[in-house]
Amino acid sequence: MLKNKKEELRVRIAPSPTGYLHVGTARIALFNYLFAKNQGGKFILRIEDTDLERSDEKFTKEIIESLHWLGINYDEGPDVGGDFGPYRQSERLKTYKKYLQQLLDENKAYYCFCTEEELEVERQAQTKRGEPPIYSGRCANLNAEQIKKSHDEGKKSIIRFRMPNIKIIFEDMIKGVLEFETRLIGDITIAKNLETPLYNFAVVIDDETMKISHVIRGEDHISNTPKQIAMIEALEFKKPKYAHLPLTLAPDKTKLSKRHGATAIADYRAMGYLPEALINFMAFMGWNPKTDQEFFTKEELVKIFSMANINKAAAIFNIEKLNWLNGHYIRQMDLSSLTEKCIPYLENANLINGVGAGEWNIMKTDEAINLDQLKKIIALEQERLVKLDDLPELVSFFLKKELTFDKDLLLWKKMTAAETAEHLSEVEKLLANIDKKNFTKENLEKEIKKLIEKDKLGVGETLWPLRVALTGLKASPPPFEVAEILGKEKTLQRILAAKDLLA
RNA sequence: GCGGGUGAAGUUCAGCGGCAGAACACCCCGUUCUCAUCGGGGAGGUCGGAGGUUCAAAUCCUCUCAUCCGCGCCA
Repeated sequence: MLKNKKEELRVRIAPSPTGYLHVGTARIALFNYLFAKNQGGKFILRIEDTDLERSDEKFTKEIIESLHWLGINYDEGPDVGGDFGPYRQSERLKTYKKYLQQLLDENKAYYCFCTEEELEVERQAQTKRGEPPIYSGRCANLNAEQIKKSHDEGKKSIIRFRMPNIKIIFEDMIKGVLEFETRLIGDITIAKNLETPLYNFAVVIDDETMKISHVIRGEDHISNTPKQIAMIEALEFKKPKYAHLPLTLAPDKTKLSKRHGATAIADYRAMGYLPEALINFMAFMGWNPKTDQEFFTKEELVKIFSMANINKAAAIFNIEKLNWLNGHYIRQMDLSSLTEKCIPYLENANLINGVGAGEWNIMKTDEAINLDQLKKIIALEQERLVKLDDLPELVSFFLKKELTFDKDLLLWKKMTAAETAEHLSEVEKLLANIDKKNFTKENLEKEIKKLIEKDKLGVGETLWPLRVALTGLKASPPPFEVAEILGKEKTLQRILAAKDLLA
């Protein structure tokens, strides 16, 4: 059994904790996850925190939290452990040191004493001459004595990989066969010193020692791949398969960055986008099932995902489509779950505050409101909700003592203030005679429409002012439903207030 | 500049030698209170451009243009 054991499929996502989990990174994570789960492999989270200055543990925590929230679960990672840890680069320094020393001993890497200023001058000169900016190799052939002397003098050094002059060809699962000439790359830096590896080197060591079989990452890494392959060959490691995914871009076709608005998964979470919507949306950027199906759960995606269906062109982040998907998932939720998710948004907007189990206080009116009443309000807005943080604005009219709006808003088309007030009076008289227990939307609609018919009041001429009187809004749910939730007393109060405004 | 990637409705993408399609967004209708939902319909394309192969090209070939990414002691 052992001799024929099939090599395990292992993929990884390797974010650096220098910021929040970016939607682009999350999408790469999703594709890794879907591929691994579809193939029965393992998905690993590795934190690339070799840059101590920019890395921050709080971002590691945030990345982990966002991944969990999205439901992109990994089999191995810093917080869940695994057989190939540790999963933070900052904790793997011994391993890097060992291979760094090996490269140095084999003369496949060397110490370089050029200063950053010197290198900058060199690069500028090369660019000016129309040459690619490549390290000159000035320190490539120092002898042991010279190196020792420079070190003794306390000269700052860096370790460079001696790039062999070869052609590197590899097959990318998405882009096809890619070819690079290493002479256009030069001797790249791989570590600041034995204890401080740099990205391209650390990746190679980690992917090997973590037995990564497929490297699935953004296409911005394509030009790093030949560098990494050169090192893999120098160290006689096993070469993984590569898949470079198209990037996700902002509407102006440049990299998605802060100036385009929200970029972090945490931002979308805060705005009230649901993980299901985000997963569905991200999956469709650069991939599609080749059917007309638009909605997919994570489980369905795992089942149907295939690398062959990945698009080659970059995808533009289309917030309109995300909004549509999010609205769809909100509409699909059962009312209890939706209400539970909505309450924090109402609390954060200072509309209500919790005063005990299932009880809240309406902050502006100092009245009590319970879970059932909140559910009714949310039910009314469910089909109108695009994202959860839209809710406070949509429902605040329920949770206020008095509405403030321009009196002209009460006037339907060419109606005068006097006519409008008269219509409101008619409705008021009718409602005053309806029992509290009959104050239901069905009955109210029946009675009010009967009144409109009988007195020839006009539908728009009556319902528009009524609805504005109750909500103060030019767009809202119908007046009957609002009136039922408001209750008889408040409904009458608001009609009176509207009449006062018109007087 | 050098290297690499990519070009199909505004956007996300099917189509890969045989009549250019779907979804989102937009407009109209069902729907005379507004919004929304749901259903139906419409508008929107020289398939980046030019040449070639072919009875036939979005599709195959050549060139060209545009655009993005990379060229750090960042990842």
